[in-house]
Amino acid sequence: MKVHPQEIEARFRRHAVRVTRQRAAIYAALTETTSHPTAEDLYRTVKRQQPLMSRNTVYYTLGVLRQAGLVREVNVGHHVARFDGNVTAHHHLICLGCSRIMDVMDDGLNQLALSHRQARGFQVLGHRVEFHGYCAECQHAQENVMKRRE
Amino acid sequence: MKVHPQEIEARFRRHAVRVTRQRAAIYAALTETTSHPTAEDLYRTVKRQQPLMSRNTVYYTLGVLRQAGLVREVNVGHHVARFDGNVTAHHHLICLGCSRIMDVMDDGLNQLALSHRQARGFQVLGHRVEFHGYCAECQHAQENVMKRRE
DNA sequence: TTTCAAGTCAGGAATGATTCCTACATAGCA
DNA sequence: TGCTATGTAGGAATCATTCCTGACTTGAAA
Ligand SMILES: [Mn+2]
Ligand SMILES: [Mn+2]
Ligand SMILES: [Zn+2]
Ligand SMILES: [Zn+2]
Repeated sequence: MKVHPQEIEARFRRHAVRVTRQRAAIYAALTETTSHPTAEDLYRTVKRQQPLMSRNTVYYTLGVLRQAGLVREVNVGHHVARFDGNVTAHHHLICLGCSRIMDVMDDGLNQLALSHRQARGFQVLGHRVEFHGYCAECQHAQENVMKRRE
Repeated sequence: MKVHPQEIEARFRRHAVRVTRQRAAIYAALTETTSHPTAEDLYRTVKRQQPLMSRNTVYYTLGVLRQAGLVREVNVGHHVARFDGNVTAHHHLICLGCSRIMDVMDDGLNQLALSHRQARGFQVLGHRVEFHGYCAECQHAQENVMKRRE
């Protein structure tokens, strides 16, 4: 969802994040998409407007924004990190075919909790639910493969 | 949980996995522990008995066993992959302090499902729940840090 | 408005988990 | 027992991420 420049600046100041052109661009790019991009994706996107942008700045900024609670990191497997500008409570559907990540908003999932016994002294601060499977497009692709084999 | 050599061999054959000394050792090490070790952990453990063991074999074998459904991969963050020899339905508590991974057995969690509407054409094959927080030991460590600061 | 220190940036080198490559060895089958 | 697909060892390569360093900004104070 598109966030206005002055709103970006306001959020940064509210979270004690210094305002710079680079950070605003990275955060804007991340909040404008629902695709949960990688650092590299963001680097390429932002580099169009700011050709001097370095990968380092993208990684560093994502780290700063994550610590400030303005950005979340979503992990698919152990490989490339994916980022999410939506920090409201939600979970994800992850496609095993194309690695697409889709949002799931569900209060029931947000409220999952463990019994005291199950937690065994563990102090639970949050949780994450991932559903794995195949998105509509990957299912169709799969069907086509099947048909070709017949 | 300790699995006998002939049982390991039986499982491998049942899953059409070729039986080799290396694979048996890797699988034995993984099923004997509840610590969700990394590939490197397993490499070091197994290398004691089989000094020629290579990292490549560990990674390759874990891949084979994973595809066969004998081993699961658990991800903490996007960094090092952790492995689990317990392939029955269960979920995890993950310590943000020491990266310890503890099992959570809970039928309720195993049966989570999405409504048709929420799934939006996505074919869900499975899901994973992670609880994040601090284990008992890391909580104590934290308290000690606090006390030292007083 | 000027000044300054803390914080940030760019670019490149370093790191480290994982994957790739290749020649040799072995499991499983006839 | 011999054949062949597959697995193994060891080392090189890859690639996302982190580290390093010196130059540049930002934000706040004088
Ligand atoms: Mn999301
Ligand atoms: Mn487990
Ligand atoms: Zn897909
Ligand atoms: Zn801990």
